[in-house]
Amino acid sequence: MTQEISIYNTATKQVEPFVPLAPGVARIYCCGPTVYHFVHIGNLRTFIFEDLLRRVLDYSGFTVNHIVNITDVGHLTSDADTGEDKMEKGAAREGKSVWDIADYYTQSFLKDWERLNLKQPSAWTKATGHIPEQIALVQTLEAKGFTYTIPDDGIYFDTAKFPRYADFAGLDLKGMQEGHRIGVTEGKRNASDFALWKFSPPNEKRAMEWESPWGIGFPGWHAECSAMAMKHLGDTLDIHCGGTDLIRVHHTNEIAQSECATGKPFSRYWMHGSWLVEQPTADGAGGKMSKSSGEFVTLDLLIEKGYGAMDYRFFCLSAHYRQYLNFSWEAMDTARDSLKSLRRKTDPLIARASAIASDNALGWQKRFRAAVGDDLGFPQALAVLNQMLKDPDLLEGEKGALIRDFDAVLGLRLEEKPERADTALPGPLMALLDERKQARADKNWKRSDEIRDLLKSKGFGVKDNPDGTTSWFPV
RNA sequence: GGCGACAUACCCAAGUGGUAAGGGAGAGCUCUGCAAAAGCUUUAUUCAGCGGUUCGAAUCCGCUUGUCGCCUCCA
Repeated sequence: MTQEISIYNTATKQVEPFVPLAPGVARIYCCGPTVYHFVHIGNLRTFIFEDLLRRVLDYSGFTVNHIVNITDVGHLTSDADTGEDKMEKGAAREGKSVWDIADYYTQSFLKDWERLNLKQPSAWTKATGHIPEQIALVQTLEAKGFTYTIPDDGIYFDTAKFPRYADFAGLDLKGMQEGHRIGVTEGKRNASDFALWKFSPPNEKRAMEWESPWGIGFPGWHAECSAMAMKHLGDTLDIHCGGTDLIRVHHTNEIAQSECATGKPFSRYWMHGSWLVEQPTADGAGGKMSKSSGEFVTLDLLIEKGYGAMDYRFFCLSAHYRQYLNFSWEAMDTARDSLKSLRRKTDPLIARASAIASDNALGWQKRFRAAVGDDLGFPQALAVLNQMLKDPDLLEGEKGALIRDFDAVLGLRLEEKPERADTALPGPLMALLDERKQARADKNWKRSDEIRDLLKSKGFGVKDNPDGTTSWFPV
């Protein structure tokens, strides 16, 4: 039994009810990272959006088949005409092999995935693990006459043979041709044509290259996603996700090659997450956070600065996935404080969780479901949570149960105890705490306050509870 | 050059035709030896600007300004 949800479909530019090909089953494919460097928190925002989609589908009763790919084959860099690709560039930068680079950054990525409480997909797929499938796709296209060869370059897809090519992204092909295209490839019939298979340069040994019917080479930019998605999910997927930048080129090309190969629609729905952006500053920095342009913020950096992975997840939850989200340290502080404050309210309630039984509680659940089911309305869902917590007519046990229910989708790990050192303070400091306790008993406020200041300078805050006990916390 | 998005309080950010959600921060009060924490209360006659449509607009239309994105690897 599934609950109806609506999602925005890039293909139709409107929010529509989600109706999968097979009732009750959602097959989704998400474009993952190219593992030539660390992923940054902007990339992570998209993965969080996809996780939210995944969780809403789970929560709504769908059986979800979720594939995420890892691109471990280099795509050419835009400004390099030497055949150097991103993976090789990364390898050169760090003096390692491309395979080591791929492995290292894949592990790093998976660690971030885990820390952000992103659900494991049904399967991870790697581009290098699907070379035969990609070759087969190109062969099919070749047999159907959609390709042509540029000598010493590669096999190209002729976009003129797919009349609907420009429809998906609403492209103005003429305008594009007159525009600022960079590095136009000699021999292409149309500016929008793209490589399906690239030949290795004759006198050069590439770090990653494979045998193919066309000789030694490597797959083109877009082949992997079509090949892997169709292998694992069938010719027609339910939802295909990615960042908005993928719409124009990557997804447009995926549609062209997939639909020409199978003659069937490639994906019923397309969803795209918007950017995490940085506000322009006086020194000119700002705009889209970009992996290829150098400086970027990683999850590790956030953690180094004292934020938790859940703080970042909460930050992303506070904005709708199709809106730009402005990143700033002040905004991170807000997110961290908000989550902390939320947990203060939810912790004691979760401990007393009973069941969702009353009409009132059911009503709150319904409101929450409606919010997340309406194109992932998480900012509203968070508002529902906060309002629910303030409802004086709701039993605490039910509040606890609702929090658990909501967090199955929010994924904020509200049920888990925050990791903190509840053990004793370092010996000498513990003695000071005891001394302060005595001082307070003696109403020696001066000494008591001195000790409090001293502990604070050592990094420990102290608070006296109404019941006479004293607790401490790191500051 | 082409195409497109966005502009809501101190900050983050919902709302997209019916009279401004929610959070954080701030302020006041309660509590407290004092703090801290917590609880309560409070914070936009107004949605970049100017016109228009309408009984009614932040929401629709037009123009202006500003910011950003895609067109080239990109989440």
